[in-house]
Amino acid sequence: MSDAPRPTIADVARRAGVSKGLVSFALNDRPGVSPDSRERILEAARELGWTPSLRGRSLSTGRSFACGLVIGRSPDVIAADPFFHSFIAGLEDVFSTSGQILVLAAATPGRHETETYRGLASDRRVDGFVITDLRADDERIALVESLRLTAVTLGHPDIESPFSSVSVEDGAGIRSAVAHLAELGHRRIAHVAGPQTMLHARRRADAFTQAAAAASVEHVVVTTDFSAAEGAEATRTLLASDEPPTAIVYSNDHMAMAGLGVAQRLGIRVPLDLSITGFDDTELGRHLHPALTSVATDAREWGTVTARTLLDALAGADPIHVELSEPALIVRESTGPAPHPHPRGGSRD
Amino acid sequence: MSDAPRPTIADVARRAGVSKGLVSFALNDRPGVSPDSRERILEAARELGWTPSLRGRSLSTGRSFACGLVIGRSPDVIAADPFFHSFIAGLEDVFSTSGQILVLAAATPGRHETETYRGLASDRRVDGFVITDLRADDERIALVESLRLTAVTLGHPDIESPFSSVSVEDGAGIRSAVAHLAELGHRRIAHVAGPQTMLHARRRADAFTQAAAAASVEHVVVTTDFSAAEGAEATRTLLASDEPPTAIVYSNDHMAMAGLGVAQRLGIRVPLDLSITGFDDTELGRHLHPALTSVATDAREWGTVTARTLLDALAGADPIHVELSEPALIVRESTGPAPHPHPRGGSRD
DNA sequence: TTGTAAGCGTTATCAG
DNA sequence: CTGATAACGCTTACAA
Repeated sequence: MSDAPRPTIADVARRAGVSKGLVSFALNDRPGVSPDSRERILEAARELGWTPSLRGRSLSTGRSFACGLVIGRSPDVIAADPFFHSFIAGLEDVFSTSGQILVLAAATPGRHETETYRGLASDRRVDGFVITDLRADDERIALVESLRLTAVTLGHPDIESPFSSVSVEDGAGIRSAVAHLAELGHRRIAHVAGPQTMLHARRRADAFTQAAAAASVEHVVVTTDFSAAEGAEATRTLLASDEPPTAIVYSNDHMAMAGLGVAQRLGIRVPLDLSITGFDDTELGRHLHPALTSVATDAREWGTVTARTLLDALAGADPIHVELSEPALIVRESTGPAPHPHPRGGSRD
Repeated sequence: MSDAPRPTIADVARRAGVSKGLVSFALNDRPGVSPDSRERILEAARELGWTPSLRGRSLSTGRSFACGLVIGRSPDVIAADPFFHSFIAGLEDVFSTSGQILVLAAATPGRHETETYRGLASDRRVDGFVITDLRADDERIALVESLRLTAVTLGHPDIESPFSSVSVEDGAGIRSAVAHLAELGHRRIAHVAGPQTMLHARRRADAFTQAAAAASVEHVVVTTDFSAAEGAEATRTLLASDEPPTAIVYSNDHMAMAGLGVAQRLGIRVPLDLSITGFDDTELGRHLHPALTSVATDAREWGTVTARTLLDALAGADPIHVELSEPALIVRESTGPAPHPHPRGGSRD
């Protein structure tokens, strides 16, 4: 209850009968401390309940013991994305046991993404960054490099990068979805893609196009901003076309669920008249009717591996490129055999 | 490109021909600096591109210029909750323009919630906390107090608290939902509630019970953990009962959407046979079929007000209790007139 | 193996 | 109004 000032390294040194310097050495277990002294020092520290001051340490070492995650997407779009929470939990799994903390910054109306990076760096608030939602020709890589900090990117950049990366081959997930649908007899499949400025959205779209072409299936790609609203809109457009697809591969679960709503509204039965697949395998998707067939990635593992990789980079390790296990297609109820061609359209040409 | 060390306050002082102390005074615009000197000092700082070192400042003032948000819920439950992203965006709206940062910590399998608070505090990594998901008899209040830090709670605690709070009267939202349903002729309404250890979940449940009783409507409450899975399970139980409700008020949108899935699966038409309401007004709910009637709160505004309140508290303001504007019921398609009593059940007693 | 002393970049104190 | 000087709590040469 008393406002006793916390003990400092000097208190420990005095109590152990050694110098401050030696306490520091003992603490960071560096060579050159006799077992005897080390024991006495640790003992004294324990008795005093001393923990080294991060601030003192920070000032003298020039490190922050913190990593930054800047969220650039608009909060309205991101609010719906369950990926982040699981990913962040994964980061924390590692950071929390390594004395690191996670600084979360969001670009706001009054502050652009790059300013956010600059601010965190110029205040020396972080030692490194996690770069998510990699974009084509992503300026953040050169930015972080110029800031003399390190980073780990989620996915391989499409440009030269000095940083480690941790990737998931989500193209494989899309390919399984297309293969699954082709096997069910679908000959006209659409893809509702995310923004093509985002590398992973583009990679999924490319994988879709290639897989569909390889399976000799007619295909279309519609681009969206990943939101439920645009997912719904894209679905309406597709279903209203002259030759509507019999299956739609969505680039995330939210758009797939919104698409399901659109289909139901039009009286189109899923999966009888239309098959749909999602991406992310969200909990909610499993409880809709029909339950959503979706590509499952392990966001939490992605987080732990990313954190470890960043810590290694901070410790001076050479850049590495980690490839996580391939995402798996979880088949549920929203995909089924292609409908017979008779009932709808098609007699026009 | 050269590794020039960044300028320090001493450099600025030298260049301006004054002492370090005066530079500090000028910077923090404190009285006792002649306009002339101040101008010279700011000029010198600008020329040198000097920014005060947060670390030096931190060591000397004992402040961190950071606030912490500890997430205690399991990531699997929270991953689905869109509230957090919008709320965090709101916090950032304010923090980003106040030189504060947000430290996000998650309780992990290896580290309990209280240890997380303790760790952040003992490392002096934050000056204050945002306490979310307030629980009955919440230990975190005494904890933060004993840590000699400040905090802002989301909602009023049910115990004595020295901290400011920012609340939304979500009971009002639930009451509108019940009133809306009663007006539509529903005489048997259920509530799928969140964990009753969480104050806001309990408040919603209480509001439900009172409103239903006041409207002389039969009512039941089923408790869940807020997840889609338990929301679905609760719905199955309710619909399988001898006297199933004709309307269900869910404590969040995710459970409502899962409940909708369950109803559809059972061939129960919404809103013809069953009306449902959600809470949060998520984007996705708007795109389902039927579009979800839901209670809308402004999470982002909650964030900005919370951040401002916390900043005030850090500046030494007396605790205040802010009440945000009442949430509004957004009526969409998932609620409709109560079904006629004939078709289902009811002829048994 | 250990002690000494000089930083790290602020803010605070207190005579001028 | 000014300007030394001393904290703040640590790390790290350099000496001993």
